[in-house]
Amino acid sequence: MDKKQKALFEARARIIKAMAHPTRLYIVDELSRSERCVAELTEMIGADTSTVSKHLSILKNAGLIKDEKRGTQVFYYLKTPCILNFFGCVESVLKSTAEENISLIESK
Amino acid sequence: MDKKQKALFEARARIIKAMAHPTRLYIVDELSRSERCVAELTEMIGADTSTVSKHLSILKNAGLIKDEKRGTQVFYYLKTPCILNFFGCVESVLKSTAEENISLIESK
DNA sequence: CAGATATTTGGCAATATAGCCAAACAGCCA
DNA sequence: TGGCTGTTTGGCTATATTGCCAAATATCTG
Repeated sequence: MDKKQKALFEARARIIKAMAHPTRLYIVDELSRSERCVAELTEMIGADTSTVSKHLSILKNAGLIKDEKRGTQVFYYLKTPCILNFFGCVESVLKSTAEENISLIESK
Repeated sequence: MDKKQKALFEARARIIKAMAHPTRLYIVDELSRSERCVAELTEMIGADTSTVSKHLSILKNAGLIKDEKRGTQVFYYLKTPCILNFFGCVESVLKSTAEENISLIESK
């Protein structure tokens, strides 16, 4: 693996890593329905505001979401809706694993 | 966010987390072309065999790849090729971020 | 069985991540 | 300006991840 190729995989991993957390997945999912301000997300998630704010900045730095300030509030929204394609596949992995577990139990 | 919903996002995050590493992305990419044994991947990646083996077991536990033993070798292959859909979107995030950076520079 | 090859596991040190609290900061309004 | 609301940042501790080495395990072959 040469240097250039390595850099590409590192760049890709940074983006995926940004989504590799339940709270951040939740945020992405929620923003796919509509934009939200920090306070709204904090309420839904049930963590400290500062924690949610940090998760948002991770998603933002990865280039997945954008923000817009309106008065004292900051609204966040999805930048690249294609992210949602991730979910379909993740779901099918979950499903296939679950099915295997079931057949393991049944054939016992 | 209720308990059930939380568990679902945690399950999804576990799968995404398994891919959130450059070496593991490389492995998935490589296995999308053909199955490979540990020694082959180790050679391509240029890390310790034990390191590669651990990465493989992370992918396997997440349900993304499967293995098959043949003699002393263990061959790994993709279990859910739809994972590759991830890459398309990751690429478009990378591209859009890059374009923004360029326009930032140009409008300076 | 002994030796060789391929892979996994245990253990450890370095580094990264998560979440909370407290404090700083920003914009609004009286 | 001073206080209020909403958000971000700094700092800390607890926990998780990474990657190497050494050792264990498995399979094949003479």
